[in-house]
Amino acid sequence: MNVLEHAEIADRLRAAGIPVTLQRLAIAHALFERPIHVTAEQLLRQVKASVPETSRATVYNSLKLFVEKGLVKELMVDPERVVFDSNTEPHFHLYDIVTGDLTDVPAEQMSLVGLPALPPGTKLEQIDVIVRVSPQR
Amino acid sequence: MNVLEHAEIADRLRAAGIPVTLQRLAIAHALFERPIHVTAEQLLRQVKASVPETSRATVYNSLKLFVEKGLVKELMVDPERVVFDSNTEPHFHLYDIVTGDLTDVPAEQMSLVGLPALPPGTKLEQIDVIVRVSPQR
DNA sequence: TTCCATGCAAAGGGTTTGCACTCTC
DNA sequence: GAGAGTGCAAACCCTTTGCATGGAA
Repeated sequence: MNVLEHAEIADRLRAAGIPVTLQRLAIAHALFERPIHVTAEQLLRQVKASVPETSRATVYNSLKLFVEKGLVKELMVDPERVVFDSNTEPHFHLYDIVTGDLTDVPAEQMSLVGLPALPPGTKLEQIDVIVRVSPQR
Repeated sequence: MNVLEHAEIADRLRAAGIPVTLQRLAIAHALFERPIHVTAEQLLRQVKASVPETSRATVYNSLKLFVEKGLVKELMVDPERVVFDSNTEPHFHLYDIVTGDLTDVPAEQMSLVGLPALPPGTKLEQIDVIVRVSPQR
């Protein structure tokens, strides 16, 4: 990763009100270089490759922080583990329940019409749409 | 629960190809008396009240079996635990991420338009739509 | 110096597994 | 008697927590 990207990503963290540290920068870089779907464990491995002084706890702490600040979204597609999505634009997902493949659904292929009456005193946080498929036979 | 209900529920299990046992009957009764959203732990407590000789393992085994046979659906609304839905008709959910309240969205309030191109060699299993809300402030 | 971030290892909690026992056919 | 279903407790795995260390303001 080059200096320019570092600066952009650092700014993105600061803009979200997140103090920049070496580990957060490495985690953010892995997440934001391009839109990805990753588990915490995958991210830990990936980040450790460039910044070995990164612990599991820090990855979880940072992810939690990023989610709170709206930089990434949690996807609950698999009961075994949470997947983090670095694309925070509204979009739908296609998930293969056997292979674990997770991809985005092109916006023009599916849309949601209407919004349910929200319970009094609540506000909308997010709408998840997951199309689950499995290999045929 | 009365004899008639027992018979109906037993038939429902047999129709799904599930050999009937005392525990499965009690679990099925708790699930199918009316449409509900429950966790495995809640179900265990509930079933034990009527059939104390029921173990956690049996509840999990039975739920897994029921899911395979299409009698209940797994909902991944919360990373902490899986919620089982005894209403297998297609419908959407409204989930309060703070209180944990989980309700159905009336069909007339929201609908999904279009279906994405499925990856070659895969078949549609299920489409989950979860509207997440939180208490205001 | 004060506070926050981090590393490490242990704890936590939902779910699964191993194994012996029971029941059914 | 063979196979399936069950109970019990331990094992598992992802995630969180406690605590001491280190770094920044």
